[in-house]
Parts: sequence; structure tokens; C-alpha cells
Amino acid sequence: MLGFVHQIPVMIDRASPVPLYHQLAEQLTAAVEDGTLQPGDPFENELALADRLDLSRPTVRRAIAELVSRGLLVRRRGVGTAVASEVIHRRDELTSLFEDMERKGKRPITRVLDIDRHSVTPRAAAALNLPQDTPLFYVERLRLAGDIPTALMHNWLPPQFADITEEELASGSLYAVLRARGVRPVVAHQTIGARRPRSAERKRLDLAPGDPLLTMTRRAYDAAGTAIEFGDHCYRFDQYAFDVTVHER
Amino acid sequence: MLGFVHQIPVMIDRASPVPLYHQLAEQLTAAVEDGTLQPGDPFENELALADRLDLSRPTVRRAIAELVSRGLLVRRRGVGTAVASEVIHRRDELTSLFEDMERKGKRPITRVLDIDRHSVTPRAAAALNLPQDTPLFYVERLRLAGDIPTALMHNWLPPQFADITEEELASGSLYAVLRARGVRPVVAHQTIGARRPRSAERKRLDLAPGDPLLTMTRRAYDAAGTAIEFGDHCYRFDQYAFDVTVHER
DNA sequence: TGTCAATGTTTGTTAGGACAATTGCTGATC
DNA sequence: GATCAGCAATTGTCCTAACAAACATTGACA
Repeated sequence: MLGFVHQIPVMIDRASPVPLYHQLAEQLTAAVEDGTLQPGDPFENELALADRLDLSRPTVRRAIAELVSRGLLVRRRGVGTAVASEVIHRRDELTSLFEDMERKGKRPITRVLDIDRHSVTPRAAAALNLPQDTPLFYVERLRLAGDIPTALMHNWLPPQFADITEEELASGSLYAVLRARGVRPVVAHQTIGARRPRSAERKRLDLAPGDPLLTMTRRAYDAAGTAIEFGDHCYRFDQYAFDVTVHER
Repeated sequence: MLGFVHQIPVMIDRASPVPLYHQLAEQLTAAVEDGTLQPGDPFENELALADRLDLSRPTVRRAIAELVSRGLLVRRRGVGTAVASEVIHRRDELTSLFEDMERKGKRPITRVLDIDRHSVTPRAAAALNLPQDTPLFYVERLRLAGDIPTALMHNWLPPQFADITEEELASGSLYAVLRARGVRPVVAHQTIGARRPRSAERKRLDLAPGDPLLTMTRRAYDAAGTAIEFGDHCYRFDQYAFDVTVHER
């Protein structure tokens, strides 16, 4: 390869408990994402990289594979590895106008409207794979960006979460509360749709007559496949949208 | 491991050009998906599998890793590998009520409403990373399930596709037409939202006053990052929904 | 009987080596 | 000057090997 190949500065700490391939992947990812490496730029080849960093080829390969699977790099046998074109590595697994807003400095506020620690809701219980009459932890929240209400969120959790307090919920996101308790959602099935708002929803979200609602229901599970959360959310159509990136195999 | 471990029958063909790890992954995937292995069932451990099939551990590991990344298996160090719980490996990257309908035997019909081989549409051209005044191939289609109109689809393609015929489009999906020409979409960015319909849309989709619209715009790219399609679609809210499965890292 | 340490099992990480397949380039040949 | 064979560079596949880390179970000991 004749063109100039940028040598990304990489620090590998062999004493660290984090795997070498992951240390490397992190630093390479950073280099691509912060623009040190531009789309189309040739990438240092595996052998050279292994040699330079004093790592084995499998280790380097594994790190690179991580970036490739995330769409940041493109590999071609006989040719080499290069930074993927910009559009391909836009990182939006699932973002929203709301998060955009957050980035732009508009502080999101979450107001807890209702909590019921023993809510019997057959539909939610079924979604959580629990008997219909199981008393669930239920919380209704309203999200605002500045003065504008953006989302009305209803969540149901299994009974073991009945001791979650309003303070916990007010301070951060629901997922943060769950993580703090050692519960980690790994997979979520979401269904996104639209419908006419009910009158209560129209009031809460300050909708004009005829305004539609963007809806999302979610079932989240931990690594063992245990249902952790069922959510039924409504969004103001002019404040929210879902970005989904689909990778073909 | 005490419990009975099902030994999946696997045939490895070393003369085949398809990699061993992929042959193995395919057959293991089939066993999980066709129910030979039930959720929760213990999986033959790496060493035993490698020994039985006369493969090296890295090769077996790579095959298993493929299933793990697809959410079919769960690995735990010191414990073993098991088939993931059902909910986790529901395979719906992006499905819809429409496809559900198709499965239930309701034949979808696609009607081509309009074709313009030299459409100048700045918004679409910008999405395709082309100069604003580039003449694009444009097609408007209506999807019906039985008598019910479900979707109104607008697509723009780069000029090299200007020779696509109405017959091609009527026979199959747009993506099938592209694939037949050797163009393969690899990544797509989709934005899902809701809004009030315009009057033309209300008429086409046979909507009642006040009915909302579910919308999706899509930008699709090939492996090189070249934009190949821009789509702007509207769906009847009562006929369509998007299922998205999100995997946490 | 209950607790804790030792042990075995299983997956996770890393290394090093060999050869195959693909691609681009170069130089020889016509 | 054009074409093609061959070569070098690079990624892809596969193997052996070793040790580490996490977990479950067993058994010793209090």
C-alpha cells in the first residue's frame, strides 16, 4: 500500500483486567469517531499493527472485527482495511428527537404523576410472563423539554421492584434505577405505531384536536430471558421520532 | 454437567469451500430454530463438541459465538452454554403487521400509481448525496392487503436506475429489483414518526377524518456507502406497526 | 449442622504458526 | 503497446497450546 497510513497512537496496559483486544478496539473506535481517521483512509494492516503493539495477530484481528461488525471499518481480502464511509457509521442504534434535544442543552424534566405498588393489570402481567392477577409496580411519568410535554410513559415492573421510591425515579431514568439494583436489560422488543389520543392523553400532552400520537410499547428482558419491564409510551408527534439503523447480513 | 445434553447431529464437509465454522453455525442455528433444542436446554460444551466433530476449539467457539451474537445461545463462564429463552431469540429485526398478514394468507397487492424517470426533487437528491438538480427515478406505489390500502410509498433512486420498468416493480419488491441488478443495500437509516395526513394521502389510504398516519423515511446504502435509495412512506395506523429488537451491549 | 476452602468444569483470553484465497501491480512476452 | 503470467501484499481460515477467571460442587472442619 503506497498511500500514507496513519499510525494511531495506542496504549496497551497488560496489567489491566480489561482484555487486550477490547482496549485496542476502544482506542481504534475513538480514533475513527473523533475524526482522527477520515472515511476512506487506509488502515494500518493487521500484521503491522500486531508487530507495532507487540500483540498477536488474533488479538489485533479480534479488535478490528469489533469495529467491522459495528460498521466502522471495511475489510477486503488482498486489499486491506479502510475506514467506512461516513453514512455507514452514524451511531444511532435507537435515538430520538428527545436525546437530540438533550444534546442541544434543553434539560429534560421527568415528573412522576402516579405510582401504584400493587397494580393488577392483566395486559402488563401477561407481557411480563406473570399470572394475570400478579400485583405489579406501576409508574406513570411525564417527560418535558423546557415547557413542552414530549412523552407520557406508563411502566410496569415485577413485584420485587415494589420498593422503588419516587425519589429514585425523579433523579434519573428508569433503566438507571434498575441498573443500580444489579438488573441489566439485555434485549428489548419494541413496537412502534400511531393512533388517536385518548382524552386524558390529549390533556397531559397538551395536544390540539386532530393531533396524532406516536406510540411505543416495550418488553425488556435480562440475559436469562426474564421479563424485567413492560412499557407503554405515548409521544407528541412533533417532538419525537425513532431512528433505527438496520444492517443487512 | 449432570443433565442430559442433546448431541446435535452435525455433518462437516471439509471439501466444501464454505468455512467450517459457518457450516457448524448453520446447523446449530437450525437445531435451535426448529425446536430440536428447547429454551433452557444445556448445550454441548466447547471441548466435547470440538472433540466429537474433530474440529479445533477456536473453530467451534467461533460458530457458537455467531449464535450468541444472534441471541440464540447464552454463555456463562464456569457454567456452560444454554439455549436462550424464547423471547430473546424471536427473530424480528424489522417486521410489520403487513408481513403478518402475508403469513396469514392475505395476498398483498402493489399498485404502481406514478413513475417519473427524471424527477427533480431537491430533498430526495440531498438524501442521496447528489446535486439538488439531479434528475432521479421516482415511483409512487400503493400497497393493499385484500381491499384495504395499507401503505403509500414514495421512492427516489439515483439516475442509473432510470430504466426500471413498471413491470419489474409490479412483479416484486423494490429491493428485489435492485438485487437483480447486482445492487445490494447493506445499511439503512430509518426514521419512524407520526403526523396528520395530507388530503391526497387521506384519499389514497381511505382514512377517516382525524385518523393519524404512521410515517417512515429510509436512506439505504451499499457496502461502499453509496446511497442507493431514498424512501418516504405512509402507513395506515391500524394496519401497520414496526417491531424493533434492541440488543444491549 | 453450617461454613469455608479446595477442586474440577467450563468458558475467556492470548499466543504463534501455517497455509489459502483474493487482489493489485509489475514485468515479460508477443 | 497490449495482454497475461507471476509475484507480493493482505485478509481469511484453521490448528495447537497454554493459562486465567468464574462458577458449582464436594468434602473437611469447626
